[in-house]
Amino acid sequence: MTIRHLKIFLAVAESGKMSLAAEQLFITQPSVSQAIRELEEHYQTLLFERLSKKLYITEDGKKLYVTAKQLVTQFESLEESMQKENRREKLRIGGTITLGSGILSRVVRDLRAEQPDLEFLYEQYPDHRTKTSEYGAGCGYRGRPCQEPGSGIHSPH
Amino acid sequence: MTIRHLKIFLAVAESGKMSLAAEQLFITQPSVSQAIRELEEHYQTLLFERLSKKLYITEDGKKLYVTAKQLVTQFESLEESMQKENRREKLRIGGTITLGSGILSRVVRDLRAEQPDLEFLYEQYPDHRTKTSEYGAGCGYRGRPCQEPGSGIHSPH
DNA sequence: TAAAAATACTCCATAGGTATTTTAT
DNA sequence: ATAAAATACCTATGGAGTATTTTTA
Repeated sequence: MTIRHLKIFLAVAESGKMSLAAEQLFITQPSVSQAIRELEEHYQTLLFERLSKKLYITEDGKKLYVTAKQLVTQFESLEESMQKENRREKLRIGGTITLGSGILSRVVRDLRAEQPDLEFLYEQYPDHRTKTSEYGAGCGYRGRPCQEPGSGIHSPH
Repeated sequence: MTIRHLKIFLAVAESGKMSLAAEQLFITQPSVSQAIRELEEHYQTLLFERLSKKLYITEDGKKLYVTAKQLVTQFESLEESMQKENRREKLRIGGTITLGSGILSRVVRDLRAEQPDLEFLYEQYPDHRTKTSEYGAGCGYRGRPCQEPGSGIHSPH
């Protein structure tokens, strides 16, 4: 069992719907459905009663909820406390050349306007390689310096 | 980041060696090495100083240690508290026909002698399918009853 | 050299996706 | 007819492996 399962479980327990939980977590409903099933199989118990279209949390579900909530909260505060000031979150986003020049460039322009001190790194890969671009301080590979200009397309600044 | 990473980190921090931690966790040294690297990349920090052949935990490492220890302990007590009396742990073990009849059968015989109330389920799969046998109460698939005799080989019981 | 860690790959399990079916109102 | 969940199936990422190289006492 993983924290991922517990996070999904919490979202379902709190929203009362798998589909809504999926939406909140930016994953699909079948993924949520499967995660809940895995939890139920792992603990060999029923966490929700499926009556009509609604989910009703069971006693075992409630029992899981209280500890899972603590755990996930604590986990997130760990992540928080390990953050450094100089840390940047990374968003890697990619697409075909067509998409990249036609659509993404506009999205990036708007994002740049909204968050002026974001750092950008553009990369292009030949033919069908689909490695995506990487935004943020972590350019380069595994802490090595960014590649030389010329081997990729870099944003000004 | 996952609990798995934290567990590996704890084992390394406590043993002072990745190779020893690997041994304790029944995984290989490169897996441990990679997990630690992933942690360091994720938190953008150095968790251990690598001087000579020894590892020395850093300040950030110590900081991570105390919270990770709590988290993992709490996680394990969650698993514990959700256990039911009727739960069986499952051990799935498999091999080629040769291995299965030549070696495994002896191992199973000894195990049976040692733990008389274990339940067994044998399965055979044709040709190259490598799905493994499943031991424990969870025979059948996803809580459905065990398959009919004849569709697999069942132990006398 | 020897022992530990890092690196380079390979393989498979699984997280996640899309498409569809089931179920209950 | 609709909305939610379950199921089936596919793909890609990542966890774990083996083999090898690097590093330093």
